[in-house]
Amino acid sequence: MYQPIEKRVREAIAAFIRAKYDVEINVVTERPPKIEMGEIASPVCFELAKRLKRPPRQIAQEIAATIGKINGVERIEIAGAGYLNAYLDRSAFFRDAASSAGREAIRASAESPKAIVEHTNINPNKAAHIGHLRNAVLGDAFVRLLRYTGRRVEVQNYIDNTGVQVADVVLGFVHLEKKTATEVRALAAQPQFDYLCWDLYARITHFLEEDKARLELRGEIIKAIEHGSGDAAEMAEIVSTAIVRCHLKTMSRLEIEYDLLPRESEILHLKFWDAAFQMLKERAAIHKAATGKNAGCWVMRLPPEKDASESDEPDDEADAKIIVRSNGTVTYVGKDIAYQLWKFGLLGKDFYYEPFLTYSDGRKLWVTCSEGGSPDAPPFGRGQEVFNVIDSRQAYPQQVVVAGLRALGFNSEADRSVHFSYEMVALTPRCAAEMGYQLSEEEAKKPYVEVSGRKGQGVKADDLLDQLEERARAEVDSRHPEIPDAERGAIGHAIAIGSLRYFLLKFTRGTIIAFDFKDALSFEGETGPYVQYAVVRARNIFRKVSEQEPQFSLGHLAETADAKTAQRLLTAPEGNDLWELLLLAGSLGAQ
RNA sequence: GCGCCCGUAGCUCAGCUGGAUAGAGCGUCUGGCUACGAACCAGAAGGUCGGGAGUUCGAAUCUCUCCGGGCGCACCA
Repeated sequence: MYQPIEKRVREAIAAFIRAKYDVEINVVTERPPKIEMGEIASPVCFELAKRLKRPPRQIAQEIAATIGKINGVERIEIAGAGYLNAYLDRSAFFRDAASSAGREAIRASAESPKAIVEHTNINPNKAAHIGHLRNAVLGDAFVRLLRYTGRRVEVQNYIDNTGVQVADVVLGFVHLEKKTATEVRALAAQPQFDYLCWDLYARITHFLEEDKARLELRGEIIKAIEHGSGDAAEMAEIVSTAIVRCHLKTMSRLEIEYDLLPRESEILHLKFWDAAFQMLKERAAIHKAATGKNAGCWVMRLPPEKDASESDEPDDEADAKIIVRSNGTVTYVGKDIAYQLWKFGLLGKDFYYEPFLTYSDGRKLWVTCSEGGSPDAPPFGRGQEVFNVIDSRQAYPQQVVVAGLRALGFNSEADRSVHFSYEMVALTPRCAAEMGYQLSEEEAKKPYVEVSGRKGQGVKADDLLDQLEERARAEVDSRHPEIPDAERGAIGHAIAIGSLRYFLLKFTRGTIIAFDFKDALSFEGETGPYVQYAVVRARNIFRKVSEQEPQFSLGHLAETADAKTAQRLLTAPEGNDLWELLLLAGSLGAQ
């Protein structure tokens, strides 16, 4: 509601200035500090004063006096040293806002361009922790915003089921636990298998660090997994799939769903990399280093950031990123380039797909497979824009991926590849101590300590959710003992996830969240439950009105209320509070 | 060494492409539950926006520099 009027004001002022002063100028607008100063303000006359060499206030006076009627704007006044302040027509705004209330969301059409959002991407070898939650909640909130504005969105959750992390847990089962594949299968069917792996992963990490020679054992496991046969390979499949199901269950508690699980194993089996490698070689995007420390590797040079100094040989080598190792194997960045090409439909290859599960709302989640697949699979990939929700530590490899697209000549796709970056979640030393983690003296002095799956150091997602649900449930129980048990549970659950999601979103992406139970578990002040509480109370007011006037609705009110009444209720000074609330509500789209 | 991020009230954080007296929450202090749900509300105290210089009519915001902190810069993923 607000946004279109703001745009009209900007355009009207710009057009007026163009006509009267023959000056092309970018008109900026803002909200004045106080409602008494109007709803839309522009400091454009200050800039104009410079160009015309005349006092800004004088120019503002001329514009305000002669610009004429702007739709939705009641009047324009001058203020301060030369601000133009626009006052909106309050009752007209009310009419429009009330009649469009709740109908701002635009439904995506099947033809609208598709955005691909990749998020969550947790290594399937242990339970999800608070850091993973920030990724998933940020990604899911972004997906919801895109959908709200009418965008078609495909949500992908990439599964790295062949990496060292899974191999390490397999190694743990083989060497520390002496389990067979059959036994692991039985364990994987038990609840909290992800917790079991969490501990085992920490133990095996410690085991490997104690004696570097033990890394050979890991090498054997990796080889066996790659070979695709034997107990180790079977275990890797059992572990990764079971953990993925655990993660999906955790995310379902937060109402986070996905469309597709692309798996690394298929990227390997279907030789995505070979296709990408071919393209990169043909277009000379990468070259084989003949000498130097990278001898024998295929490397990619990042476009030089600096301007002049080019022909520095040593610099060249330092800036080069290894894509294929001298032993012929591809690095994960290489695989990422192939994956990114596939997302844009540029690879010339596709996965096969089969259903993985059906969500309670009927939506289907698909997973990639190497052969066969379901004929009912929707068309995946071929995105118009790609957003990768990945923490800021991966900024460099993400740049390499984009540079790869560019080197292949896919400049517009490179421009539409967005690293949706955010800072990590860390623990305050106090929080780490509360959880019983042993910190080194050095760590204890730091402002925060990193969450580490490797060390088994972190707040597990399900534990946090359990605590939140328990606390919320206790509050509901004490307030509403009369409500049936199941309903109290549902309310407690809604409050818990609202609280968690709000907590993870209230920080800007560039802020490291130093996690603390006190703040995360709070239901007071600037929290999710505050917002929920406000909504519930507001709805109850409308419900009570409806009890007295069954035919009541906002839209109906907007149509029937006479302009005079609305004007009277919304007129300053008594109506300012109500007006500001209405203005805020009407700014939803712009927000 | 190079690159990215951060430094704003006692604490945790917002401050959009530079714009009018720098804002919240928590904590502290004063009030308010037989009124519409007190997970709340009304109010108070609390800030040389890390330091310095520059650009500008105007800087928390842009530039440079210094200080303090974090993260990257693997033939790991």
